[in-house]
Amino acid sequence: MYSKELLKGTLSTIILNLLKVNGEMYGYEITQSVKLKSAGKIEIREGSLYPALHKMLADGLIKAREEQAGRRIRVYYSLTESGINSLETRKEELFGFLETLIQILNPSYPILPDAR
Amino acid sequence: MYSKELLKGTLSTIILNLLKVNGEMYGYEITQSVKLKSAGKIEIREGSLYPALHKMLADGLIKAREEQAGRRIRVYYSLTESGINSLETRKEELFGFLETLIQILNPSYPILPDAR
DNA sequence: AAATATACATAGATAAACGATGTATATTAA
DNA sequence: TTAATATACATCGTTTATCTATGTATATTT
Repeated sequence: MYSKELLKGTLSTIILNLLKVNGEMYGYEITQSVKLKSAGKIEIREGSLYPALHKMLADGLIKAREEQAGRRIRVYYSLTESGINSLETRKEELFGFLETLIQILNPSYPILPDAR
Repeated sequence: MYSKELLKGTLSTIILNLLKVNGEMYGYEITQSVKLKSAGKIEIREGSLYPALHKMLADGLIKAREEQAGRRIRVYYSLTESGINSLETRKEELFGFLETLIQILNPSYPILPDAR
């Protein structure tokens, strides 16, 4: 597991990107997806995930739909128009930052291509 | 300027790396160096820098040497043995995280080489 | 002479992610 | 069958990194 500090500032971007790729996901599914895709090296805690989802919902970046799964309720989230735009902006900023960071830390590293 | 949240978790690593590359630097010099190398896109605030330096000093990662510059005092910092090791560990963790992050955000991106 | 740059410092604010805790249903293992 | 674990949601308070604001003082440029 990586230091939790590294995740700061990128968690919402990760969530938005997953929603874009998969169209619709529920909370628990997001945590499992990140865990799987990162080979266990990034784990989004529920104490981080749900507040983040609620904030993005309040900010109009995502929308929610409740679905009955057996006797339990699942809340499916998907991107709004605003969320799609926000994701693009965030990814551009993030990749720009990473490019700069890598340049400072190790100038011999190859530069990342544009976020597209 | 990038979101300050993105810098969280990487600031100390940036400082340690600069000290390794340049051998010895004073605080103000570090802020200017980062500003220059990042083309103004990353600016370390003095309210972030000095507490970070003081913490790393207390943690034994860096050592300090005061030098009189005219009538003013400059505090030059350099890495300790512990700091050299810490930097290597941090860089490995950081580049590992970045690799995972990029993979999650955009699997088509090229993978970064090992941090060496 | 005034404005800006250099050079240090610290106290309090902000905000993101987390740990702990709680509730409840579903599934797997003992 | 029952105990343990996994699924699925939620919230409160804690932690901690960075920043804003503020302060002091010297040096340089306008």
